[in-house]
Amino acid sequence: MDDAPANRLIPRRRVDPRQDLPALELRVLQRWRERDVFAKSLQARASAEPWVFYEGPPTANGPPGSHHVLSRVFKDIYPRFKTMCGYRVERKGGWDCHGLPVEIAVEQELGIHSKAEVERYGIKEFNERCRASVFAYVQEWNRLTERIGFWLDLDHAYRTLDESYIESVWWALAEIHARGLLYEGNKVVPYCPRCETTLSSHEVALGYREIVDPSVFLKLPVAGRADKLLVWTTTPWTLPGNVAVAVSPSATYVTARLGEETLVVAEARLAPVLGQDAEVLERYSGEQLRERYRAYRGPIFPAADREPGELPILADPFVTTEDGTGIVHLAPAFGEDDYRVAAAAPEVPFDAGQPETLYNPVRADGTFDGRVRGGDGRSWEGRFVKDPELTRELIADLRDRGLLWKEAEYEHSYPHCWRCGTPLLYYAKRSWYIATSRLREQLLAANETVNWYPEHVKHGRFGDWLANNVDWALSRERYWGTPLPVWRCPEGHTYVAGSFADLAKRSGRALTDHHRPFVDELELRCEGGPGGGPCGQPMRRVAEVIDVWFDSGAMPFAQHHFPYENEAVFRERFPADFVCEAQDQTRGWFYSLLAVATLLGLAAPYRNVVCLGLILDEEGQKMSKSRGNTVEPWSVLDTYGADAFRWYFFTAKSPWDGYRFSAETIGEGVRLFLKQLWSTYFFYVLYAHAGADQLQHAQPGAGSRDALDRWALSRTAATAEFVAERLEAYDATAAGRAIAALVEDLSNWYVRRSRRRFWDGDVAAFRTLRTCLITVAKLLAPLCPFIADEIYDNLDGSLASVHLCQFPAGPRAHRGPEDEELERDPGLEQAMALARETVRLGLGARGKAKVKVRQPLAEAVVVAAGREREAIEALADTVRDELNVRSVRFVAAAEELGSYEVKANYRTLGPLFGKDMPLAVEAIASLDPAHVAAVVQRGADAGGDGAGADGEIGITVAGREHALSARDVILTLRAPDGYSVEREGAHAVALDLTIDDGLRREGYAREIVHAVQNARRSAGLAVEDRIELLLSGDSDLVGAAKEHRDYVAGETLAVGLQLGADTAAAGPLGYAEESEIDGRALTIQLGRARRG
RNA sequence: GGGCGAUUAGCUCAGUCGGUUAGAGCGCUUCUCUGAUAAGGAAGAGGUCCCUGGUUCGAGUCCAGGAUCGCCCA
Repeated sequence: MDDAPANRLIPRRRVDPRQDLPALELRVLQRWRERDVFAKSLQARASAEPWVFYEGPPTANGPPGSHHVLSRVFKDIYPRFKTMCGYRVERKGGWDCHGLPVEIAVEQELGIHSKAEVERYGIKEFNERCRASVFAYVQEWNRLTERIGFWLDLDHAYRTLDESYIESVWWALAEIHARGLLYEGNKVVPYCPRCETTLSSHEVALGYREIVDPSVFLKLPVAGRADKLLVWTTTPWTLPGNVAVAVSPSATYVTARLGEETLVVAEARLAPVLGQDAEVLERYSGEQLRERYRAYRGPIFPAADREPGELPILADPFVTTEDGTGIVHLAPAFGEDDYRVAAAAPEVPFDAGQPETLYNPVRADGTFDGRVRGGDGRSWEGRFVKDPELTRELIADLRDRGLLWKEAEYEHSYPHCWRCGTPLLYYAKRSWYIATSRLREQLLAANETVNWYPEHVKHGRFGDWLANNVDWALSRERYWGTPLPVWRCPEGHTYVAGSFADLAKRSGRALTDHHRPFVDELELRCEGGPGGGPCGQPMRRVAEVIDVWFDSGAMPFAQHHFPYENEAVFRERFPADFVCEAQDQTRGWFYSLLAVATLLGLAAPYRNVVCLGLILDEEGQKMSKSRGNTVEPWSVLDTYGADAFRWYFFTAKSPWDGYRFSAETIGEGVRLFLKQLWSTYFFYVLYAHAGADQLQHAQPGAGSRDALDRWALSRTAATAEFVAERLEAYDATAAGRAIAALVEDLSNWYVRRSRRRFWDGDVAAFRTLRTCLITVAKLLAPLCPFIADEIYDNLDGSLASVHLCQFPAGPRAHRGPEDEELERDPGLEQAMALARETVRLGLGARGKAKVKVRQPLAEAVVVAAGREREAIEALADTVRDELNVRSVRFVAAAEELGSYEVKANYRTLGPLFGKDMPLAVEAIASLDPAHVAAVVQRGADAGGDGAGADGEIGITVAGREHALSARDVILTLRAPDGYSVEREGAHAVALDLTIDDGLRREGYAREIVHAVQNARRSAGLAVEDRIELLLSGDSDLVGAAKEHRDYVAGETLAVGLQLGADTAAAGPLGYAEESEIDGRALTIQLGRARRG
């Protein structure tokens, strides 16, 4: 590392004006490693108040994509910010290790497709492969995590497969069991009868296909009457499982006669189902229908174990009248709604708490069992329920028994097994549940304590989900997962192991691996049920493993092996101040965290949740491997770098709205912001080195700051406050955009206006720009940690990294000596804005008149009065220089430049006049503008905000007189013809376009300087090189150069300047160039002067 | 089918409490400036603020309905 120079104004290193940012980032990464900066940032805050971040564990069995970069950079920015604000932010990494995706990857590796094959292969060997597979890409994840600048403790990452982690999960389950919230029940799930496995919703989504199913309309006789209910279904195979029918309680139903039949149907379905000829006899609501008919004759198919009798008619809002008949049949074993409604209805002999009471005539392999019979007594035992031939037989049987109204076809999308193509069945499976629905109120109350970003998730997607909470189906009939720690004896007694020690005591055997199959091999003796003595029978573990979401939801304590270790650590780090994931985690990790914490009686596990949107491609399509439209993160990192990637995610748009992602957009951000920042920084470094001789001996605090300096510092201070405030509110977007606006102002206003002072070695200018740049580096550090650190390190470097600095603003800011110069001066900020507005108008006037800025003009006339005039006057030098005029004159009365127009201020007058507003607008428009202008002027001159003019402007509206204040009217200038005037609102700038000989010659001199500068550049000279210069050619040009000799020589750094009227032959100076100014020839010859 | 979100210039996006003539960047055209910046500045072209209705003196903004897209669920 370079030694720090004696004076801090001189940067340590020279820099490249066109820095290759990815290469720079690799050097910064190396420096972080060498200086151990991440660890230092934690050590420096060892005793500070903690600010807690939880890492939602990704699965490392696939490579990370761009959407992972999105969540990981948002997981980084706020911890970095909070660290700089003085908090201790530990960031423990984590890996989600279990679950079906891992198993499927291994199945594919092994070329096997079913559970039977897994068991033939061996659970032990299978799980070994899973264990290896889950970390297949962990190196790439680690590499990417480091490369994008996500500071995360990967060396001590928690892993859900670790023994300590599993033990904590078991503890939680045992607690939940002890609270009486763990039970075994049924759930209707998408199920592949061929693979004999339940499919997750994600898997189901993979297998939708358009198919044509039979659809049948049944006519079911009601008990004790001739009327028949019309019932519609597209799954005739479920009819043997029918136990009830349901109607919509609020819809209107009718009894209608068609031919011989009296039929009951929803009124809305009357015409589509019965046609135009049906005669409506009666009309009533679904609720009334239920009371009126009460029951129908069933079962629909005879069964060996069901007596013919009556089955209930129920009512539930889930029934719609949009298709079918408005009356649906319920088979609780084959439909989730059916299950729920049947379970809730006392008329149905089914108790969800007693799984064996569910009537299910279909076996696990998708075939009917022996109970189902046709009308002629035949059995369909062993027939696959979706077999089209069987469907025909079922329908024929219904027809034979007079139960069929009609038969049709129905085209819809239906899920199939993505592995084998078999149509899925919705099928009731026994499963272990956690009774989260009993804690609904606690879940909702906990949610109220959370800040969601964006806010609508709280009572929208997440709140609704909680309000409609159903019990958590916890178990999976799989292999690679945390085993469900439940053991049972033949008497039905249950033991839930909450610790390894307790299990070892009971089994007499201590395991080193509690995964399957080892845990299944333990033999326990029953120590009895609740209240009963030991029954002594052998206990076996139930076969299931648990849902991986429970694993991740347990991370607040399981990552620390609480309660068996680290109690203090856990207590200190619960709850999290901040978690951040994509929106798909609302029902995933965000829910599992909240549910697990609530089940254990803890508070909400997080205080602030940032919920990111999805990444779409340029076309607005979701990125997916199958579409082939993913953007590989490394290509972005290698081309543009991590800062650019991060900058894009932070500032392109509100992150929760999702992204239209393309490499071009990232490139634009780099060019506009990072390159602009870099060139401003480069400018500083270049001239600090060029002027090192002067700066070397500058006293600290030397040089007097001018208005521009104070403006730059104030502008920077204002931005710092704003950025801190926005980052506190998890609004990286506004924070980043504010930094960009600041850099834009520094580059295109402060530096551009101050160039000469930098050439001259003005210490105050160097001090100012250095302070601003270092502050920008600190503000930018959480967003773009690489470039920020590089700038800080080179310009300051008093700490090992910018990431060890204090944030320069915010509630917990401790300003260092460097920051003391960041003084706010809001008046000056406003004044500068006015001056820049004046310049803008002046340049517009020049453009209109087609007079180049290099041509000096005599005078600019500025219309401004009162405070505005004072503000612009204080910065008149700047305005004069920017506009290249010799003087700036102010006029208050705009008549010289045109006339005023008076308009109403809708904002103030609208509430006052209401309906009469149009009349008021008319009255104001007809006021005498000169009078109004004079009144407003007096008010402004008096320094008031218009109040002083109260009552002096009167209008009559609808026969009533009203007195207006100055702020109730708006004066705008009306454009006159034939003047070079630029105006906007109440401002205007006019230019005197008269160019006399003196001005013309001065213009020539400036053109000559411009031409020489271009020649210097063409000759390849450095900016600080002194030259010998020879000018010859047109006599007017040479004459102008002679008249402004010192100016030309000074501007071009010419130590020797020769002027000749004749065009000399190429002299000894080495470089010659022919130029033309205003149609006149100029020959420029120059060469580098000897120094000293 | 239900819930949530989005829709503003060719593209990417701002738009504060409902207020006067709806903005920026990129791209395009013209002019201009330059001892840092393949930059900067000025002007121009480019708009059915998704549609319909409502509230209001006044709606891109608020309300209702609809369309399209995305997500989550069924």
